[in-house]
Amino acid sequence: MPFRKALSFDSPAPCDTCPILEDSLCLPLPEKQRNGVRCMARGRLVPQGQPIFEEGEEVGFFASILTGVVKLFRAVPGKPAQIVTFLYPPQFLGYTSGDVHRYSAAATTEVELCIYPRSDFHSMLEESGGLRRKMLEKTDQDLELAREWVVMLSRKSSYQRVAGIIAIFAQRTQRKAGTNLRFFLPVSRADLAAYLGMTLETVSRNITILRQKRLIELRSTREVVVPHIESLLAEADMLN
Amino acid sequence: MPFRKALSFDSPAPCDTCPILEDSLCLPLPEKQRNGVRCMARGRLVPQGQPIFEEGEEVGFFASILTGVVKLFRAVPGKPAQIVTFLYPPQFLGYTSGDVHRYSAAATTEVELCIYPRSDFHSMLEESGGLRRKMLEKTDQDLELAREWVVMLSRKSSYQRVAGIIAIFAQRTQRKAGTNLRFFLPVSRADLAAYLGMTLETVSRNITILRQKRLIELRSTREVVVPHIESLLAEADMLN
DNA sequence: CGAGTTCTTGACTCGCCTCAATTTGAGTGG
DNA sequence: CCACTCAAATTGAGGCGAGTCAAGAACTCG
Repeated sequence: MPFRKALSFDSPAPCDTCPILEDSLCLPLPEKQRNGVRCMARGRLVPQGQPIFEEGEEVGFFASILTGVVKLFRAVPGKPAQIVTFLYPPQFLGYTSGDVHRYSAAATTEVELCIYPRSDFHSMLEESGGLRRKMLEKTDQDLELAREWVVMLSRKSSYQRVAGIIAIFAQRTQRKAGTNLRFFLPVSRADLAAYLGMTLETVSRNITILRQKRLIELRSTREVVVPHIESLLAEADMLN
Repeated sequence: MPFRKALSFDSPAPCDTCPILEDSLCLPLPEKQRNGVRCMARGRLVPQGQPIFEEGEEVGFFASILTGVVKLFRAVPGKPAQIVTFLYPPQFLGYTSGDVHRYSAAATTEVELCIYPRSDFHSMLEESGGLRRKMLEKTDQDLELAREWVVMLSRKSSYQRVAGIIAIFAQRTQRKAGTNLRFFLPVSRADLAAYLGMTLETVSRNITILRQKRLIELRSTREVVVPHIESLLAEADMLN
């Protein structure tokens, strides 16, 4: 796969092996336009930790996430940055109606992107009603998530938030249905703290408590086993 | 105005006197479809405090807000509800891609709505690309607001949040540009607290502090004068 | 003018942050 | 493979901001 090797330069979009085809932006397009997208799209591999775009920067491109996890965050003067969301495949990255990015984005794991130059994407959006429908759907989901997070941040204790985020990651990385999930945390404690709106120390303490209560096990600092996801969700008051 | 008198029953949409025409959903529609909307839309007057729809309820209609202020909130077991956003004209209310409302909505002031039955609106959305563009734009704005609020809630002190929300209300209700804004708070202290994610007492205390610092004046509990909006914004760390 | 609601103020408590010290883990070179 | 180094994570002690509980003041409406 030549795509995998291209670290600094973009390659042709890897449409033949697209990992998110079922839920991609391309699928709703008619054949002709899909080929148009194929032409304008580029593949890009972003190493772990690397920035993708910065808050305040002019919007140059949008992107679909093919693999990996991206964090979207806002710097806050005098305080640690606030992570606003973690984005997984097949989510869309960087869309704004404005000209300027309101948040910074960076790769928390190695990330594969499918890049669309801004102007190309906008004219595509003008032409295709199906694309617009898809974008509306995705934006609506993001809105729902952001509002969930507002509730999470202001009405839950630090313990509940930590329990909750681990349960969320567990479910997202879930291989098969059923209990006893084992997965790899794609983010550091510092990133968890920045997402949960608390300090790294408090995250750590609560993880310890969860471990003592046997609600989670740690194989290593990043490798988590959740013996019973419902218990964990209950702890976070997230059943229903 | 017959519309104003209709409290319990819906009236024909008051399109001739539509207060939000410039930024309405109707404007982007071609003449023919606009008449279609006229047919399906109904006016509704909701008294202060009345619910508009409830979380968990099946989505029956969407609505544009013509006048007044609506709160969108989520009940949290064992705690006060969390208000997720306040909606002003010409914002759109209740849109979800799902079948069920995820939040409750209620009128914080008397509210005039323009109601669209769900199925009619959906088929309209299928037909009109312009409408879809408008909806995408609005949803994107809402997303932006929700994410702003995530940052507000998790990175600002209670004092900053109170200063910030008053500044926001001041700017929104602003008659004319310039300093020395005077306006009417459209919400109770309890609603402020539910929005800011804190207690009513803490809201009150911080208002007192702002008053002592001469950053605001209270003519009555709900009538606020902001002598110098920039100072207030600075206090909330919201300049730039 | 009273009765109920809404708002303010006070005293006390507790959860989370701060600062600081270890401990663990990952990467490097001998 | 092990010692060394640096970053990441855990653990501890102490302080402060915001919550809780409770009283009193100020509005609103009949």
